[in-house]
Amino acid sequence: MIEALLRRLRHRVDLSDEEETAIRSSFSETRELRADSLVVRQGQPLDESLLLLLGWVARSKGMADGRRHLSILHVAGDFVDLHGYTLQRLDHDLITLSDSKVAVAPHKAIAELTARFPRVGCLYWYLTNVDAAMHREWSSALGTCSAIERMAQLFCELLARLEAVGLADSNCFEFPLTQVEVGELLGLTPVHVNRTLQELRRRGLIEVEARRACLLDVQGLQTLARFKGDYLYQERSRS
Amino acid sequence: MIEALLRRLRHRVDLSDEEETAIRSSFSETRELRADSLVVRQGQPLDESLLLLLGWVARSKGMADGRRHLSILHVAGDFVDLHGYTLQRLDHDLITLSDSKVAVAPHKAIAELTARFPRVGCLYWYLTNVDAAMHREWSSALGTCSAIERMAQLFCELLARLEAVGLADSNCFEFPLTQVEVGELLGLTPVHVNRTLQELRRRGLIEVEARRACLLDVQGLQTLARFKGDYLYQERSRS
DNA sequence: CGAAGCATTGAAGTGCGTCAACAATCGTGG
DNA sequence: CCACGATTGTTGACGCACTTCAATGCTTCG
Repeated sequence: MIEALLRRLRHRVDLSDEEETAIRSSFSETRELRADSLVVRQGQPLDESLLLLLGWVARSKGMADGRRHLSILHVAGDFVDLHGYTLQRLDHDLITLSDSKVAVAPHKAIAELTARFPRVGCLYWYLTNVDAAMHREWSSALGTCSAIERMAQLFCELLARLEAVGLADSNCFEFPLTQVEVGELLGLTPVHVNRTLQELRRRGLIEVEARRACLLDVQGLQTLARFKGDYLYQERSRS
Repeated sequence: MIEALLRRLRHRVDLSDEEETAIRSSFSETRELRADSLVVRQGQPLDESLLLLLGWVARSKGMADGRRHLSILHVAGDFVDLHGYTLQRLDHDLITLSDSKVAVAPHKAIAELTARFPRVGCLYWYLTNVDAAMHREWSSALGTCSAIERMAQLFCELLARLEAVGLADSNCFEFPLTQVEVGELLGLTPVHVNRTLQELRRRGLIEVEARRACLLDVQGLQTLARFKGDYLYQERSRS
């Protein structure tokens, strides 16, 4: 299931067969991970990066007073710590939110891959810059938007990203997060997450049951969140 | 004054004379900019990136309801839109907060530079990943910290970054932002910025006058902000 | 000297947090 | 298959950090 990544890359540019083969063979192995496990610890020296094949992973910043913040959610097709290739360590933990599967790309292999195929290097660089854009977007959202707007934006973003890798089906997708975890993402208490979800439900915008979310009124959610997916950079590259 | 950038890069790795020369000659010209001018507009197609030589620039996201959020501050030595090299447009505006001067690097020149010197490519990639880390840090801060903690963190971060490029002098530095702008950074109203600044002053932690800030008790500020500069990745690269 | 921008202060409102229960669901072992 | 504890979700009452509105003083500069 490296397909999800390749699908995203091919959507951005055309990949030659050689490039695609080289990308595939830059991964050395795959690993299965249990839900709620620590994948990479903050500060740990890194010599490999992980591509998420299945499941949900988050970047988690421990806030010293015990609280924590989830700065981004990752789904299949996302490199969860490609930035570790240049940074050599992370300023956050990586944790699984569900049972997951990752493919391992040794940094040595990434170095060879990007040296041999500069265009792939540029694509990988692009991927980390899209992560940066998501962080930027969420810092603005946390700085300026109300709870209900942020929550609407969360679901709008997830729908757009999951559609891009074929994991959404008629505006519905698997959603394994607890309300506590949603709170850690949006900077809200679990109590307020609960009330805000109820308000979205009451307005007929969304349905979140067991481990599944359905966006009943995508248009309405996007209006509420003032969502335009421009920060996801899903369009094709020019040139 | 490309020196500020070179100083940062050399602090991270050793640069060969060839690499340094190539970096220097990748800039085609310099431009002077007035305070409060729009440098790059959101969505505009890009074919060059700008290195800030002098002054203050911010990335600004317009929030559609008229409000805006400044997602990051840039000082001399920062590439303000290097991410535009791979993204080809920006999801935010770039605006000057003071009279400024930038050096222009055409994307074509960056492509040649990084193709010829992959290590420089990796360094430039690293620079954008540090920007991403700052966005990540601030999204966590905005999601979890109180007004006074965020403001303390702002000044701790600026001191660390300005020291790295020689623009701080015994815990003091030029600080041209208005309280409105600080509010747009920290997600606060100008009124509350004012009161929070007063509280920091009252506690003897900081002095912010006309266009200058002095951190009177760096230790105290860092404790208050729980600041550890790890997300700035200012340490030397291993290998 | 007047206007415009910026800083400061007070009073009142509110979105979200905190605290404290209780209900529902789930996984596990007997 | 049921019993059990643990996790997750739900609800209510109350408090506070920050906002909002509104006014006033202080700079700065043409």
